[in-house]
This record gives sequence, C-alpha cells and structure tokens, in this order.
Amino acid sequence: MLKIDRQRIDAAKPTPLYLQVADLIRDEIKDGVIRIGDALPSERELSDMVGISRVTVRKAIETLLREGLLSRKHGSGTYIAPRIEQPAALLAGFTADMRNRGQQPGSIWLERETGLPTPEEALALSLSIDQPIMRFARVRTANDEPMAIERASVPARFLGAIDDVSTSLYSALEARGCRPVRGLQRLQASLATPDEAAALSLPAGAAILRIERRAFLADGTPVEFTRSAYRGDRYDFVTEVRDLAADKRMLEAAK
Amino acid sequence: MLKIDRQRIDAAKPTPLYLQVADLIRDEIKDGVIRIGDALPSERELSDMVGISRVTVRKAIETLLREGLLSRKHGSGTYIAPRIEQPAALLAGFTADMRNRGQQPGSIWLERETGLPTPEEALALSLSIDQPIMRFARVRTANDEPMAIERASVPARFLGAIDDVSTSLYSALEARGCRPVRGLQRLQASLATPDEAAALSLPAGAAILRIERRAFLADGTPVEFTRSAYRGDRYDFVTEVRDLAADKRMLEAAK
DNA sequence: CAGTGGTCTAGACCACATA
DNA sequence: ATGTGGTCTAGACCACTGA
Repeated sequence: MLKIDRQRIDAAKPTPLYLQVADLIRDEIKDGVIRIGDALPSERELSDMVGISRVTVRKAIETLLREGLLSRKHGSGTYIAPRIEQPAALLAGFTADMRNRGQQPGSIWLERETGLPTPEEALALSLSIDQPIMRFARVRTANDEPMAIERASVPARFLGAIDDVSTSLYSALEARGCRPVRGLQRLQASLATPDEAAALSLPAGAAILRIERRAFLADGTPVEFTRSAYRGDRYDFVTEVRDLAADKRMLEAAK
Repeated sequence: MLKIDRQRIDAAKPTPLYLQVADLIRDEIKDGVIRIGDALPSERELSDMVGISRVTVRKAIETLLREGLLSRKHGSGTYIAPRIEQPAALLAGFTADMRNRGQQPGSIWLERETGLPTPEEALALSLSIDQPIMRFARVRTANDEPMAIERASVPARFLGAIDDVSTSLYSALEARGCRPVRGLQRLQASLATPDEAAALSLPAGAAILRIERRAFLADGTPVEFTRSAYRGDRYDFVTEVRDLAADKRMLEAAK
C-alpha cells in the first residue's frame, strides 16, 4: 500500500504542487513500495490523502503517464506500468554490436594515419584546423564475411600511439578514460559505389545503409566522428523511441 | 486575426470539447489564417469567444503544444510554432515528423479497410486471428512530393469508425486515449520494387529505407504495426544513443 | 502598470469496468 | 450499484513580460 508523506508536500515551495506529487509517486515506484501491475489509489483517495484537489492530482498522474511509469484504464484504475526493456539502442562500437548479435567481429585495415582535420571533420568534432586527428578506415567483418566499411576520425589527444587501436576503437578510448557516453547517429539508405561494392563483395548498385555518428563525452566534448557503409542485405538497425518527458524530467532533477 | 466558428463547437457531440477546440485552431493554422510567429488570442479571449472555460481552452492548447504546432511564452503569449527543433528519436507519426523537419505533410490513400489479421500482423500486435484490425496504406508526401509508402495496421478496438483517420493516425489514437508512448523500430536499406518506384516517382532499383515499427501503450499493449518505405535520397533518420552506465549515473544523481 | 500564461480549487456530471 | 477515470466549469491568485 502506498503511503504518501503529507509532510513532503509544501505549497510554500516554488515547485508546483502537481510536480511535488508526481515526485512522491515516482519515488514510491522506484523504491518498490508499489510494484508493477499494482493499482495506484484512486484519484479521489489520493486527493484526500494529500489534501490536494483532484484536478491537481490528475495533472501529476498525467506527468507520470507521459513518462511511461503509469497506465490508466477508464473505469478500472491507474496502474504501475510494466518495466521497460531497454537494450534497444546502446552506444556501442562495431565490436560490441556484433558480439550482441552473436557474431564474430573482425577487421581488415584500409588506412591508419595521423593528420590535420578536413573542414568537415573540424566541424563535426569542434576542432580548429591545426589540432591533429587520427583516422582509421577498415572493412569490418562478421564471421569473416564483410559487413561494413567504417571510417573513424578521433582527435589525437584522446588516443596515445596510433597503433593502440588494434581491433576495437572503443576499447582504446576506454583505456584512456575517454569513452563516449552519448552519440548522435544519422541513417540513410543509398546505393553502393563501385569501390564499396568491391570491398563488400556486393554487386554494383546494391543497397547500403549509411550511418554517420558523432559521439560525445559527458561534458559534451566530441570524441569520435565515424561514417560507415553497411551492407543493406545483412544489417538492420534497431532503435527504441519514446514519447518525450522522461528526459526532460531527468534534466530538471539533475540541476 | 483568428475567428473561431462558434457554431462548430457542440457540447452534444461525443468528441470532447477540448479536442474540438484543438481541431478548430489546427485548421486555422493549416489554412494560413494565422501564420508562423503570430500570437494566438489570449486564453481568456479564446475562452470568451468560444464560450468555454479557460481550463478547457488550456487543455486544447496543450494538445497542440505536444504536436509542436504552438509554443508558449510565460507572460507574453502563445505563438504559432516559431521554430522546429529535432530532439533525437521521439515517438512521432509521419505528420509530426515532417512538421519537425519544416515540411508540409500530406497523404494519398491507397487502401483503407477493416479485416482479420494476417499471421504476421497477429504476431506483431499480439492478437488472435479473430480480432479485427484496420489497415491504412498511403503514399505520404512532404511539400507535395512523395516521400514514403506507409502501411499501418491497428487493432480495430483502438479506433472508432475507420474514417476517423483522416491525416494523422496518431491524432486519431490520441483522441481515443490510445496514443502509444513507446516504440521499437527496425531500419534496413534496400532497393525499390517496381511498384514502389512507381508510387514514389523513383527509377527502378533506387535506394529505399525500410522502417518497421511496433508501438505500445504504457502497459505494454501493442497498438500499431507499421511498415514504411522511405525514399533514400530524401529521408534520413536521426537517433540518439546512450551508454548504459551513463543512464545509471543519471538515475543515481536524480534521487 | 496591464495583460499574459501557470497553478490551484471545489464541485459537478458522464462513460466505463467490475462484481 | 458502486467506484473508477474523463470532462468541464467559474473563479482565484501568482509569476512573468513588455510598454
């Protein structure tokens, strides 16, 4: 049974009442006081318990609905939503991605060099043109079959010697404490160029999934800019999408 | 200046007042009666014009805010969608997605029917084969150019009449309180079939981005199963990815 | 300052679920 | 029949914006 600490509700605080109520309920859920599938007390009950109008209680509940924590059934009640499986879109390099799919990752090196950034790289990585970067171009294989062409650019200061990167770029970054925590990816369908077709053992004009990724440290510094061309017939990309709210709330709570 | 047709508001209709008001405002925006950057009449004015309480007018406006059509500025006013942000992977239908990209969404109907689920649909939507579903097949356009072919299947019980779905499936679902909060998408690059090429004004063998989506209510019930074929030359898909450890850290910080 | 959105209340009626 | 969520109202006060 849920027990709301009425003391924690304070109309004098600048935080709106409905958010205070939402926070209380969220905590009860997080601490396991009420479990998945359980019904919340009815809106009128909550309203009495907390000494707050039903309209306001409803607004609190609506906040949690949008976060996916609760679900309502007209005429029946309000319930704790089942826990959501998450591992959809993780920030993982090719190596970890293939292992997750039960395949054996590998590489064939095309290029490995240090140099100055192109304008595109400078823009993507927020660098000035005199800060050196390292470039890594490989054909990536899964179970020894070519799967993708990957061209990664990383500011040199995030890596030691250039041959620290043997198979996994992310392992090398992690070893230096520079593993990115967040990434933005852009996906696009296109056709294989003759060079790509040859490298991937595909006929000319085959379908290619292009993925462009920028990855960042927790403080927002760009660490990696990678353009990949995946075989359309062998690779699919799975992602989870949510109706906003949860992220916004977390940012508010964090500040 | 916006002029609300008070006649079109009818408390006797089964549609809630706040949705009727939202529809009116949405139409005024669509028809260009009020333009980007213009201020909406104040909530109190609207309330008087339409003869409806301010609370209800606010609820209508909140609906449009979530669709990204309006933006509010405390102390100043409510304005027509001044700018488009593209927060990474939101759960949005085609209509909202295109609006976010600053394009005008449209549809050409191919099919609209009620029927029994195929085995694939039954599996994707967790249905038994005797529960009717509705199917919606459309060519989706952006600024009147074909952008994608979309085939959506929704269990009939989540919708009323089949022609409740005029332009936006998600609006129709929201009106019935069945808007999904979470979705799983699978993306794959492939080539256009002759039929697809014709429907999308593409040459045969052009690049196609296939997106398959299942969307769920907060309690995990599947609501929508959609397969789309997007023009590879016109559409890209942007998504944000996070490291798991980073998520955990945010949860710690939040409590 | 006047006008705007932001929050809150107490009470009402309806539609739906469950027993 | 009872209890639940869904909608709606009229009026109030606060916080912010902008002239």
